[in-house]
Amino acid sequence: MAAFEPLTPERRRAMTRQHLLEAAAMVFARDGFQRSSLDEIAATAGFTKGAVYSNFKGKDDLFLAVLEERFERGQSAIRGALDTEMHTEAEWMPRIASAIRESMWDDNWTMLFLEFVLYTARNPDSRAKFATHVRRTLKWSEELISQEYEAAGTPPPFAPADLAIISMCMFDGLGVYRLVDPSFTSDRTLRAVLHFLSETIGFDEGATSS
Amino acid sequence: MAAFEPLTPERRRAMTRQHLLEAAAMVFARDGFQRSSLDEIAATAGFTKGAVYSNFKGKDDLFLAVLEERFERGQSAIRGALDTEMHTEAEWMPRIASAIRESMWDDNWTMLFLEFVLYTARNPDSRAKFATHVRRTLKWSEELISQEYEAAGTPPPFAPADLAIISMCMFDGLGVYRLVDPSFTSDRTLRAVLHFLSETIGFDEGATSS
DNA sequence: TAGGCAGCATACCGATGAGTATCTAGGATT
DNA sequence: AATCCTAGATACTCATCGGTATGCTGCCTA
Repeated sequence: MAAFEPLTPERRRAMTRQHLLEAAAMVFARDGFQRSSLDEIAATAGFTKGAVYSNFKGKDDLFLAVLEERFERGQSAIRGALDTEMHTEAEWMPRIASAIRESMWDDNWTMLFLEFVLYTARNPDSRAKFATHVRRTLKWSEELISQEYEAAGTPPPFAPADLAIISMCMFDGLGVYRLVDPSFTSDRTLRAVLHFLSETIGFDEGATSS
Repeated sequence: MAAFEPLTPERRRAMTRQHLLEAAAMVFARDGFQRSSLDEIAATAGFTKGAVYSNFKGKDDLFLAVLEERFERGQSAIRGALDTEMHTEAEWMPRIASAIRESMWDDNWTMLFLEFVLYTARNPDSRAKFATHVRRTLKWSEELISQEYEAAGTPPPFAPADLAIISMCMFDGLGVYRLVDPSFTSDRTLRAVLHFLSETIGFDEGATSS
């Protein structure tokens, strides 16, 4: 638990807030935003509704706080999983594959993500913020692709920005289909998708065509 | 209005049922499943809640009926838009592009689709049926791709089944991103995606490989 | 150590909405 | 024309839940 800090009142408060966020993420994903009750969220965290209203303005505020927190976390998780140098397909394939499975294809995350999408689609006020997060993720993906192109020394046959949105949509889309039936995302399919991407994009210099 | 049929009681009943389904699709997409009230759905259709319970077992049954109806409709819509022979990219590109926009990227449909996904993900009983629908769509897409390969006379570099799920996920994924910000799916991006697919899959016989 | 206050608990209110029970009217049947 | 019957309307119940107002308790300050 890190270097045992003396639990000041501020830290206690931060901890309850964190517990509430954690519980909220669970319950929202499991039951959906509307069906989730603040009582149950609080109880799951080991508190009561008072703790919620002491840390958040209301249900919507809590939901949006979960959104922020999860995006930050996801960002750093993927970043951490991918920032090591990987050159041959045999080298990066298993790493990327498990990163996708663990970070993007976690069912709880996918359901939360869809709840976010639907919520923000219906609440124009918060939609802009969500769009900003997505844009940041896309930008990061785009840069990653550009770097790979530079490393490979080949001219991009497609604009990195397009490839970024293409791959993100593909993985997110597969995550959604996975909710419908996990067998849609078998290992074989995932490897096919990754191979498809790498060959098309052209990272792998010695790729065998066909 | 077809050949003026004399409005038997059965036809009246079928019409109210249809109106209810239509209204339900609208309201469910706009407000979400949980937040939609049967009173408002009935009122939107020009009836009262009594009509709903006379035609459906309850809210869930209505929702699932909407699901069935929309999948049937979507299936035939896409099929109708694509079953004409198209060979050159300049020929099929605009047709496909507008078909995608109108059939798959209709915001109402996307939101309904996501509601379906989340609902069935939480209701294992109905998930199997939903998966069946999705599987049928995938199968249809797979056959379409296989036919194109046969017509082109080239051996598929990727399994048609994989390509089917890849393209479906990509378009659905883009539809989701479109909810977050329509500018993610500009004409330029859509054309890039279609070009990306066609070149990668290899339909276009004279495709320039990288 | 006495007071104050912040964090959370408890108790309550009001609105909402799914489901049900009952009623009614208008077409079908004889 | 008298009757029936069903689609749909109306009226009600009851549980749920977001929000608020208030109460309590333990840690900080003086």
